[in-house]
Amino acid sequence: MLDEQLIAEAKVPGLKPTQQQRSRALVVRLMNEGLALLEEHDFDGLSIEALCARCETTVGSFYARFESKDAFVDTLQRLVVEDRRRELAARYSSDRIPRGDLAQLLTWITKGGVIWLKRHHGLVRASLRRAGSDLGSWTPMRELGRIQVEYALPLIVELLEGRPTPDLEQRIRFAFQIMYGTLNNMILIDPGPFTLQDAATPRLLATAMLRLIDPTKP
Amino acid sequence: MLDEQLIAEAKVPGLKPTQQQRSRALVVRLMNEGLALLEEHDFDGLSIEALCARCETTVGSFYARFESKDAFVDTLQRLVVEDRRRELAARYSSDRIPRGDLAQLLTWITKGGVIWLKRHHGLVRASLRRAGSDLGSWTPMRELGRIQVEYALPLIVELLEGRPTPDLEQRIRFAFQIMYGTLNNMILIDPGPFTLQDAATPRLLATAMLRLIDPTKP
DNA sequence: TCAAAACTAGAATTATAATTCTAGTTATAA
DNA sequence: TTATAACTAGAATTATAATTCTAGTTTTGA
Repeated sequence: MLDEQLIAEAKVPGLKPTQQQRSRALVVRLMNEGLALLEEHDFDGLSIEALCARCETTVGSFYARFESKDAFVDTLQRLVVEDRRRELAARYSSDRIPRGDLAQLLTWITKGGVIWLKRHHGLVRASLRRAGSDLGSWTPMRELGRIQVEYALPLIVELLEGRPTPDLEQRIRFAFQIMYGTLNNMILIDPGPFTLQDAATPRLLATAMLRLIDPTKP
Repeated sequence: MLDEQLIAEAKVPGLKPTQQQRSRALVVRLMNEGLALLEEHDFDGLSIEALCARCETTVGSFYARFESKDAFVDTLQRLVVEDRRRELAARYSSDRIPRGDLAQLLTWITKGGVIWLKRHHGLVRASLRRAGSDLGSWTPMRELGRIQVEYALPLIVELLEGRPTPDLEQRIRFAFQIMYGTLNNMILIDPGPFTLQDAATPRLLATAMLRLIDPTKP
């Protein structure tokens, strides 16, 4: 659920500034209903008329706030990304990071990723699709991936105790690339045999990552 | 390059039967130029007018052959899939399959996959995007994945010599899911750090798969 | 209280491309 | 050779949704 505060703080271009409470409330409704609609339709299928109907408003009001449909979805993406950015910051500075062993740390990471993706299934899928034509539109999501790797990489290296060789770092980065790839693919085409819903998914992903990073582990 | 013979053999619904040589030649041109155009544009961006201009024909002729733009891309996909199906059949019945050890076999698989994907980059990306809205449109590609796993799985099990446990099979299938996911993600958003062009990509993928399947290997 | 600014409503407009239609042109086969 | 079917050309049509526009309505601040 995106709220007024987040929207105010993450000032996004393409969202025209509001002066009155009623329009701030409208933006909140549009954002959340937009997110909901993206669970069913993708970017093209998301109709502004339909969105406005669900928000009990009209296209006139919509365009009083947003440049365009593109700007609307960009805004949505920016907010969700900003939300996740904060979540990651909190997560990686909490004292609940499993520092016991690498297997636990990686399972914690994959589980967290799966949970977030399930929550934002619709928007992520729409972003993936849009990325096919407009590569730039994936940039904020890519950034999110980068951030998580920056947080996790030192933790992983530390757990391994060995010297951080370029080769190790390469394997760690590729492990994350595998994780994101596998999860994105589930979101987009759900190829099976494992889905985002399967409890085995984060476990298997963590295992694959663990063994790629540290071959000595079972 | 798709040729007349393949088109004749893989009879596709949505492609109206041809009676004359000139229209068979036209279909060949449309298919190959379509494939070329999909390297630059995706499904929506592919304009029928533009395609016809490149083929030195007109939309009238196009619609004499194809139901619709959808049918056109479906046909393209069917042909490429049929082509790959044959390629896989040949590949897996050749005597050049590396049967020495699992690492070699997996590298052979990942390299083959990367080469094919590079060749059909455009169509695969378009199919991935289309899949976001119409899940059915990925079905033929999914089938290709299934086929490859059916071919490879027994070979892998054989190399491991142990009893084929359900757990082993699960890990093998997940290894392939990882491979397809990582590669599809490269095609769609090219997240880095590794790309389809990097020589390290098939190698790292094979390593990840190997270690997931057989933890005793380095 | 009241004028100006901000906002909302929703019909009308616009843009874009796919698709259709009809009049020619070319190939086929009796 | 010629009637017919197959095909091609490309202008006109259609469909769909985003976007604009203008006339009300509500909020704000003096």
